[in-house]
Amino acid sequence: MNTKQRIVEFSADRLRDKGFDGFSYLDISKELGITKASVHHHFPKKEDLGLALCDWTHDWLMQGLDHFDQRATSAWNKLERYQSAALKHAMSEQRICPISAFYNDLSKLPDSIKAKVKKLDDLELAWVTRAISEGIEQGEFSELEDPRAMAALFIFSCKGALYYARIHGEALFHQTMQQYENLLRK
Amino acid sequence: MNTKQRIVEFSADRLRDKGFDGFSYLDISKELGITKASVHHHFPKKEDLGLALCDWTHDWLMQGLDHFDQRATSAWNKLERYQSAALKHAMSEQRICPISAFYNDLSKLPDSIKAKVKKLDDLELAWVTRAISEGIEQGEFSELEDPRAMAALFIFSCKGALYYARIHGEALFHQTMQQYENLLRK
DNA sequence: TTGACTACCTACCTATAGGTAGGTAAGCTG
DNA sequence: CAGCTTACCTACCTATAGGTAGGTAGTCAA
Repeated sequence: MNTKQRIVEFSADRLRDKGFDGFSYLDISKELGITKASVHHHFPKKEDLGLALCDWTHDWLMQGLDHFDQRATSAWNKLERYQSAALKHAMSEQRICPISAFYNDLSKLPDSIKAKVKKLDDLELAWVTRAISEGIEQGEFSELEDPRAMAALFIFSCKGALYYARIHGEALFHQTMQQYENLLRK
Repeated sequence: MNTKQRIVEFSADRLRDKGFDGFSYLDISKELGITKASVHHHFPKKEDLGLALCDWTHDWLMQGLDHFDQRATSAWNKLERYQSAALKHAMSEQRICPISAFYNDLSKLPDSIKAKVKKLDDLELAWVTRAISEGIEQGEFSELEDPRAMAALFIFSCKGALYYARIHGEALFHQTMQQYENLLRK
């Protein structure tokens, strides 16, 4: 792995731990054993690094979602896999989802990054919407007027519950997602 | 209003705009026309200010929820008022909820503040749970095994949808909350 | 073999963060 | 009127942020 890739990998890690403003070029340089100026060589402005992190997140997300698609045994099982990956990510690895990480510093981010974050959201929402529509078609879930709104409800609940889990513990996460499943299946 | 109160009011404003790490003692001093050292006189450490902001949030929250309780015409109307207050807060005033604001910097916060944030969450969740239980008792909502999980679903969806609204616009917020209402009433 | 390119370096910049030491001027209290 | 408290001040500290200028050593292609 070359230096540029290592910078992105380490930054992606910090991003999911402390947000985009929560790590610095100095942190990166210390970790990689190079100087701050060298990090600037690869990513002149932090905005450049931010954009690279959006691309990293895009790949990370697509890889995860493809994986769920390939292995899932049912529509609900897709969402279940998404959930438990998120939970593992949050609880064992103490990370938040990289998209949410960008939201933490939203008001300080340049528009170029906001635009990419928006696309990531759209990608994720489209995937969940597809999984839900599939489940409805196959009679696994109850009929719904607005599968996209139901998908948004899923994403918000899942991410919100993970935020809470960091302070309140896992129990509420499981209860909330169980409640969601009941509603989806009716 | 004395200086100490003005510091808290201004900080509460900034907190909801840029998060706890998103404003500095210098910002406060400029706004109030005093020196940074004077701000330190009232709140020696930023942690002290953070704790004061938790108390401010507690009052702000209680006042809002009491208001909804007093004026609401039904259980759903309570949640509806909560929602539209949140939406107005986010869209016209460009603010996020102060509790969520603390979550943005969670990993950098001292434990004393985390503990207070937890209590604020509990307060909010208890209020929504009460509103939902009431609605069930009165036959306004469908029967549910776990009103608390349903309340968590409400809060997460509402806050998540507001986060998204800052980038994606209001439409998804309304669709999501409409979907939630349908599920709650069944 | 020369010149461009890449990947690093040292050394520096300005701005800002949170925080502290010590002084002053006003007001309240015994 | 002495002494304490309150509310401010100037002046300073260390650490860190993002960023830049300019140099060097190696690779690679014409």
